[in-house]
This record gives sequence, C-alpha cells and structure tokens, in this order.
Amino acid sequence: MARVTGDGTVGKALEVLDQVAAFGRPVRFSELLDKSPFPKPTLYRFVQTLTSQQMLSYDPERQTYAPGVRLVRLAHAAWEQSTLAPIARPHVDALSKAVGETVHLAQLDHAQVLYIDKRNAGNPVQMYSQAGKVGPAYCTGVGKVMLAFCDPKVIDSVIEQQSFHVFTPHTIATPAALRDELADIRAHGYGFDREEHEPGIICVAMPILSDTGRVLGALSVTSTTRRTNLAGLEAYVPILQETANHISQDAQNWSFPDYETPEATRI
Amino acid sequence: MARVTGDGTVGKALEVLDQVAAFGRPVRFSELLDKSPFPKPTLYRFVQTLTSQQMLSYDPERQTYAPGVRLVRLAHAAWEQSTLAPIARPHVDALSKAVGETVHLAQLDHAQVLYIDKRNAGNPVQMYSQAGKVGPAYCTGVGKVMLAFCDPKVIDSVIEQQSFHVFTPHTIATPAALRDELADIRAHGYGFDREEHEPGIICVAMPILSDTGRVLGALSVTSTTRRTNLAGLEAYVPILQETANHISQDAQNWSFPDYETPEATRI
DNA sequence: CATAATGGTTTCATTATTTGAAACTTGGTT
DNA sequence: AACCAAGTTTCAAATAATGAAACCATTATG
Repeated sequence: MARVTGDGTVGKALEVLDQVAAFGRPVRFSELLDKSPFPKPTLYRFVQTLTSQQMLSYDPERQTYAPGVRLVRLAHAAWEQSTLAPIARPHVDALSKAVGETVHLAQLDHAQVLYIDKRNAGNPVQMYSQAGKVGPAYCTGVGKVMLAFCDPKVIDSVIEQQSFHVFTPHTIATPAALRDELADIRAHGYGFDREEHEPGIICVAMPILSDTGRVLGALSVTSTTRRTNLAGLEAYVPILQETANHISQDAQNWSFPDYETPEATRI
Repeated sequence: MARVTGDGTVGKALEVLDQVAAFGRPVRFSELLDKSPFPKPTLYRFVQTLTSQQMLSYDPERQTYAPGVRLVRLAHAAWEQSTLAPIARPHVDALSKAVGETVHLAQLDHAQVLYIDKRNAGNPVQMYSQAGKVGPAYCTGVGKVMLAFCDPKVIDSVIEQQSFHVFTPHTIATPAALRDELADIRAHGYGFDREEHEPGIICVAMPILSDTGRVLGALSVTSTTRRTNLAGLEAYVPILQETANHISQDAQNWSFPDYETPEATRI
C-alpha cells in the first residue's frame, strides 16, 4: 500500500488542483479523470468541492474547469509575505532603471525556478517568463546560479531527478556538463545563460546570498544577441552584485512590524 | 448544528489558509488559534498539512506561518486561464501608452473588486505587485461601474451585505447614495471615483460588457487632483470605450486552441 | 427510430480519516 | 524548583471519504 499522495484528503484535493493547473487550459472532467489516480466519483467530488470553494472555476458552457480566482487573491498575500519581492522591489526598480534591460527576480521552489518579479525593458521583448511562472533550473541563468550555491546534497538530488530537455543547441544536456557549469559559477560568483533556453536570448545572473551563504534568490539582466553579447552583459556584474547585496541586507534586517493592527479591507 | 464551513475537510483547510492570508503578516499558531473556530489539535494538523503541501510556509526562527509559494505558482495559472488579463493585455498596453496614466484592469469576485492587471504611469510593471489585490466595490471607480451593470438581484444582495466604511469626505456612505450613483453610471455608461477611496486620487472607469450585456470586467484610468480633474479624465472616455469594446470582442471570440498538446515544461 | 456509447452524476454500505478532550513535552519565567 | 504558556501527541468515538455499481442525459451509430 504505497502512499502516493500524502497528507490525507487535503493533499489529494490539492493534487487535483495542481493537475488542473498543469493542463494550462480549461479542462474537461474526463480529461482529468484519464490522468488522475482517483476513481471517478472521488475525483468528481474533489472537483465539486474545489469549485464550490472558488479554487477552481467552472465554465458550464464548455463544461471545463480552470484554476479559480480565489488563488489570485491568496497569491497576492503569498507574494507579499513569503517572497523576496516586496523587499527587493525598490532595488529591482533601481537596477532596471540603471541597466535599461529586462530584469528578473527569482526564487528556488523545489527544483524549479519561480519568477517572482520582472521589469520589462523599454521596448518590451515579450517572452517566456512572468511572475508566478516556473521553469527548469538547469537552463536558465537564475536557476543555475541558485543551484550552484545550494547544499551539495540538494544539488545531487536535483540533478538526479532532473530530466534534461534540449531547448536549443546550447542547452546543457548532461549531469556532468551541468556540474562543470555549477563549479564554474561558484568560482566566478555569477553566471550566464548562453542561449540555453531560447535562441537569441542571453542573460547574466547573480545569486542573492545571506550572510551565512544560504541562497535567498537570484537576479538577472536579460537581453538579446542582437543588442549585445556576453561581454556586454558582464559589464552589469558590479551593479548586480551591489543590488544583490542590498537585497540580502534588507532581507536579513527585515521583519514585519510586530504591533500594528492593520485596517482590514475584508468584508 | 449550523454548518459554518461547508465542503468537508478540504473546505475547512482552505478556511485556515484564508485566515493566514487575512493576517497580512507572518502569524503564530496561537494567534491563529484565537481567531479560529477549530480546536487546538485540529487546527494544528491543518497547519501541518498545509505547510507540508507548501500552501503555507513556516519560519522556524520566528515560529510563524505565511502563505506559501505554491500559491504563486497556482495563481499564475489562474491568472492566465481564468481572468481577462491575458486577452486584455495588448489592449491595456496600448491604452496605457496612449494615456500615460496609471491603468487598472479589474474583475468582480463575489462582492469585491479584484485587480487583475495594472500599468503604472512611469515604469511598465505588469504583475502581481498589485494584481490580486482586492478592495470594496462601492468606493472604487471600477467597482461601481461593474456593479452598475450587474443583475438587479446581485446589486441588491451586494448592497445588503455591504458594510459602508468612510475613507474620505467623498466616500459614498449609504445604500441610497450608492443606488443613485449606480443609476447615474448606467445613464452615462461610465463612472468616476471622486476621491472616494483616497484623498487626491481620482479616476474614470469603464465597464467591459459582453454582447449580451453581462459584466466581464472594468478598466480605469487613474490620476491625481494635482495633475488633472474630472473633466480632464473624461477626455479619456472615447479611448476607454474603444479599448473596452476590443477586449469584449476578443474575449467572446477567444477560446483555447482545442487540439495542441503543449510542449510541457513540467519535470 | 431504436440502440448503443459516452460523459457526467447519484446511491449507499463499507472503510478510513478526522476529531478533540485530555495528557504530555518543551522552553522559558518567577 | 515550581510554574506557566505554547506547542505536540494519544486514542477511542464520531464523522467523512470511498468507490463499485447503478443511473441519467446527451450525443453518436446501426
């Protein structure tokens, strides 16, 4: 009797929620059933419950389910309280203004890169990545620099579980190559994305480390091969370093004001 | 035996999640216990489960809980699939560029205004920074115009449940005043925020209606009394109207491509 | 037009999980 | 040392989840 799900009923319901989100589009009950380990009535009741709880939304027209708006509300709270974003915001603003290129702020969530903030360059290069979006760690600048400074055990387990997918001719495709790259990043203190995820897209990334060396997140400046090159991006290393330091300091000094009873907006 | 919670165990767990989010800051177990209808061990296990599921994050240092990062991931999916935001994005971009003022895109969620996108006047930040925030419907431009075009029954129930809170000298403070205002909005087709929520902050708001007259959302252009006045904002009505129409059209024509098997980024 | 198939919904006896009063542990205070 | 508060675990009783089967409503199919 292998425990696949864990955490009882609530865990299972959340698994269903993840399933729906993973589809990336409104999904029918039967489609969900195909991919679900649960029997029909069980899954049915989960979807009912989640819908009634606004965690899913139901389109009666097309008979489809999608992640619900309650999540957006909750996520706002999460974003403000459990991410670096609010602390980093002024620093990211300043960085963005100084470099005039797209800037990303990311954190590591499990083995994945979670983008938690972004500033578009003046002319918006629309591409993959927005706050809340996740991506693989091994082929993004921010992912690699965060991984590089993780605990060796974490690195091992991430690499072990990672299925390497080749996005471009430059994608790092083997555990060995990734380990080399990580060593390289540790040696320099920062890293690059050399068109490893999208052709023509390059970036320079800097980890945000606590005083004890723990990885808090990462920053990156992204551009295109048409506008600049790796050497050009490397010029941003000092300001990135400085910004990362500022964020790290603020993060460690920061704590929520202990007293205040906020004027609630809840009804 | 009044059923307060509904939806069994999952509903209760989500109630706890809301509680944590409502605090707006990291919260101790005992604080939560004070405000919770659940007995100690029950609440304890819920918090454990939610934490293990990454819906809450736990800070062992301070012994506090906060909404977890998994929510940010899930919310991204919700934002993309269950809101107007992705459809409206290009139109909101264009509007923002044209007017050079702060632009909001909102939807109605229960009786509350849910901001789902925003363009700041100065730097084009698009994202959760503000998206996900909720506010009362009766004293925001977007809230009023959405309410105005809702079903009369909905209006009644919202007004009935609304507890009016006076934010500024201009805040609409009575059901009667609100009904007058809504009638006025229906007559004109658009509405204003006359410093009703924050002193010095004014806006003009336009509902986004489907062909059948259903409320899909609302747009607003916000400014300050220092920079302009209501007459100045009214000049934006034509472009707001046009933008709202475009969004409405796109929303009704749009449906997810039925076929495609998206190249998954999941590990 | 009947019939089958598909996708969705409900029933109900069985089973497993949740529940919470009470007891216990831990770390800090007088 | 005794006390206290916050957090954690126990365990029998109460409750909710489970899923095989049956049912219903549409939409294909012969």
